Amino acid sequence: MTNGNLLDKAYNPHDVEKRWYKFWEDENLFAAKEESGQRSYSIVIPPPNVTGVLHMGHALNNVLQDILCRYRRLRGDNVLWMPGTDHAGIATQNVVEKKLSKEGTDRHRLGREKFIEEVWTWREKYGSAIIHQLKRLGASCDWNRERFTMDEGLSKAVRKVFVQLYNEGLIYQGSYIINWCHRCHTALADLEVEHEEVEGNLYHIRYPFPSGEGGITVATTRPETMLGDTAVAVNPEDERYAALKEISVVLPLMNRLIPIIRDRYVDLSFGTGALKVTPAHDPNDFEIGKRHNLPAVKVIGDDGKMTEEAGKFKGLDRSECRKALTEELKNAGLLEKVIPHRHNVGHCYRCRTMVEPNLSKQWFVSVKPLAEKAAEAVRNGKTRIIPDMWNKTYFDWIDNIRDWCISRQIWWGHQIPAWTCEACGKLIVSMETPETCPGCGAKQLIQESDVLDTWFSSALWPFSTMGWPEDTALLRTFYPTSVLVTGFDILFFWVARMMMMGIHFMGDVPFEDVYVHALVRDEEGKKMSKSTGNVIDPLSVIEKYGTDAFRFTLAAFAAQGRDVRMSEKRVEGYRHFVNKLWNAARFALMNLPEAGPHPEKQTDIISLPDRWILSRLCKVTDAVAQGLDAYRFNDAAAAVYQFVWHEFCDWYLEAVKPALYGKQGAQKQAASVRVLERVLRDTLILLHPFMPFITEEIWHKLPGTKGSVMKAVFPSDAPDAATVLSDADAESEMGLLISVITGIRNIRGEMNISPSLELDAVVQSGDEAVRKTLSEHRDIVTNLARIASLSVQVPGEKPKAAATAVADAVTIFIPLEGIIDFDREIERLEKEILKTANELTASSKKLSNEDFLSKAPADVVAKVREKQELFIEKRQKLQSNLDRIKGIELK
RNA sequence: GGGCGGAUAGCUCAGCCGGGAGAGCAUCGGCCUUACAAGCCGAGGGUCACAGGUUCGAUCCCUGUUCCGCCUACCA
Repeated sequence: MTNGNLLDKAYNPHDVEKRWYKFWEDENLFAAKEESGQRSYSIVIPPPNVTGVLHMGHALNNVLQDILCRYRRLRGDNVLWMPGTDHAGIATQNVVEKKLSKEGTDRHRLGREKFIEEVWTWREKYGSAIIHQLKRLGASCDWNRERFTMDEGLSKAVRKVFVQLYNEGLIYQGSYIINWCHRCHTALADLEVEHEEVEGNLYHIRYPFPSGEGGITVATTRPETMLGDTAVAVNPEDERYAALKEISVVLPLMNRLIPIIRDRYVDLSFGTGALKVTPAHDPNDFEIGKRHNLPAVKVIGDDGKMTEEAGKFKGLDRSECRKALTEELKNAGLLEKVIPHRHNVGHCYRCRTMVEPNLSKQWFVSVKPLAEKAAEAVRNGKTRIIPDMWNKTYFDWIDNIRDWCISRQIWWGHQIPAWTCEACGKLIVSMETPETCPGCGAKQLIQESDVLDTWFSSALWPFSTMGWPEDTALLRTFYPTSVLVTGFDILFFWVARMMMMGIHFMGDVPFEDVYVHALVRDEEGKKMSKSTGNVIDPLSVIEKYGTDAFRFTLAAFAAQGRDVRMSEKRVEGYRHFVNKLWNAARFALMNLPEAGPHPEKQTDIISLPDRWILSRLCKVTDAVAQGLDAYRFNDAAAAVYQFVWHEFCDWYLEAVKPALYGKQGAQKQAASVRVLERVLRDTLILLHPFMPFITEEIWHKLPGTKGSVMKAVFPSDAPDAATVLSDADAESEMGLLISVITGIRNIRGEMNISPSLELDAVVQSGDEAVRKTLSEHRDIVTNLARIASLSVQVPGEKPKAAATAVADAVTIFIPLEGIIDFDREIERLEKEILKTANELTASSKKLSNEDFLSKAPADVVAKVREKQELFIEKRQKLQSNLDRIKGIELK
């Protein structure tokens, strides 16, 4: 009769996870259809670095995407989740260079071509590590479509975009101040510089007048740059310098005459009001220099050492130079003072080295025209950013955007498709490698050695991965993508740039929604970092607690706009939930016929708990759908958690046991078997997006199911969904039983009565419907409250020496002749009365307030009135019970 | 400098359109009730950061303050 498919006593995730992941891949269940009659749903993965190993941020990011993808599949969508990695130019080059250095060589000795080969070899070996790790999370990406930003197709897209933007005048080359990292030996975009406050000094240096008498004192945090000064600037409104007759000063140590200029940029209130101008080493000075036609003298070289122009300081490292130079100034009596000064200094986001603003010839994208459209698309709702507080951040940045430096002086990346003719100097930008110079026909063409910023190729990700620039079926089916799921840390780096490129090249936004999730922090709210030593490795968590528990934890804590604080303890809690589900299934399987439930029969009598749980299932299904549709993962997770544990397990399974055991006849048993199976089956579907492994495992054990749970239909869309109906009567009747049972349990608990002691209970109610419900479901109450008998009465004579409780319109009596502890019962009732009285004062206060009565909406007033009456009645009953107990005790 | 977010039970956090303060964990008491001790039953615990304001009514809306966290910025 019962099912032979019994489960182990505890859930063991390890082999289950491996088995089902392989099954899904073998069955091709993650595959998107290029064309289908279904609704399309697509997500492109934020490509992790090839050098990356999975951290908590990836885990959260990908689990949320997987939840969405699995959910949409259950809703019947044709889902594409496009996976891949990016080539992480600087980071990868650094890693491989480190490896070479260990081997006693370096990239220059290898040469460019050999070095690139080395990187590819490295990638073959280690580059897929993170992909395997994503699989451990259960990620249901369409792996057959995995992409890499350096793939041929994607590289072609990069070249096409570069050439087109160049031809449109949106890419230009020029000498500007850029951020230079001496360690990575490359230019960086403004975004790639991280500002950090450091303790520095403000050096006050006097620049004498040519006459030798007097001078102007300037203040600087980087004294070594003075060697490249080409002017001193003061504000034209500055009265201190208004009467100044001198037109130049002598640059100390260099003995060069430099002009005194007047520029509104200079801040009157800072330092001495005089600014040294170094156009080659400061972005503002560069601008001032342009305005005043000043020469730019580069004194710090790309290698971090002082150049020829630095005179006798040539060849010194910049920090050595600072030391030597300030020493000399001091000796010359020109260093007036040095005061400590906190200020922000830029650091390379890849290697933390201090970056140097440096004049350099680079390639730039003129982003303003692109950015305007990207801003507009969010303003007019074409793309929604969720939660919307990020809109402001997005606009702040994109509305104030500056040109994007896209060239990098490294080798690993997309080499810029530009060539210079050695003969005539002509610049050729072209998709294909040119054979001859179109200008002079010469064959000596030299390709630009710089490569493009990695983000330049990532910006094309939503369409380059789908085959662009070809017109592919994939693009037609899945572009624009449905949602981008990402952390806010790359909102500018990546999201904004994808918006710009998508709109420009596809004529449409790259995604309808952008869901910005939080950062994962440690349990104290600190950012996880290797140096702090507070990182939790997601894989070790999975190893210890199972993927499903881990995933559910992430979902449950992924509230919008809030960081996720991760600790193993929390995962442990949700492992208990996984196990709870497991055991509920185990129980079900013990009670379901092997062949599955019989089909519905007219003669089946569906019981109150059956109707109730179906109604609850209906509600929780809605809640999960609403939660996921609105990216409220925590709401969805909480709803299903509450349902499974506290409704299905705590109440339904307990209430339905007698029927399942056949104690109420074959008809009720058949109905309950059917409902039990149905509810468990739907629950598995609801939980599947969160906990794919255990749900698949149970699904396969459950009689009556076939194939993968991934092919199931989300309950509310299922063809037989009509049988799961919201049922207000069932909910209120069951609610009554629950409060009566809880009342009895409360008495037992508070009175410290052993559960083994068989009690009788009497309930009295003036409401006939209430009495009817209680009588009809007497067995449920006796079972769940563990009492021997339940007598349902109209209010009348009250049992003597009884403990009492009031539940809704019911007074509960537990006769405790001989064992009642009067003091304890009096204390209990007084506590209850106090609670009720407190509620009562709150509502009385409102009802005695004229303003409330006249101004509050009628339904609110009615509600308070109703509540008031209920509390009055409850208090009366409690009070009379208390009086009786006191009377009995006195005797 | 500009901006954003947070402050709710011992801890971590929910709380949507203003109308009875919730969950999980932890704590305390009682249970080996044959799906689950990774469990079951029950209980205690909060001036919703502070000060004003709007409102009949504020955890929620407005203003200010304090304390955290983050983002951004070309004051040398």
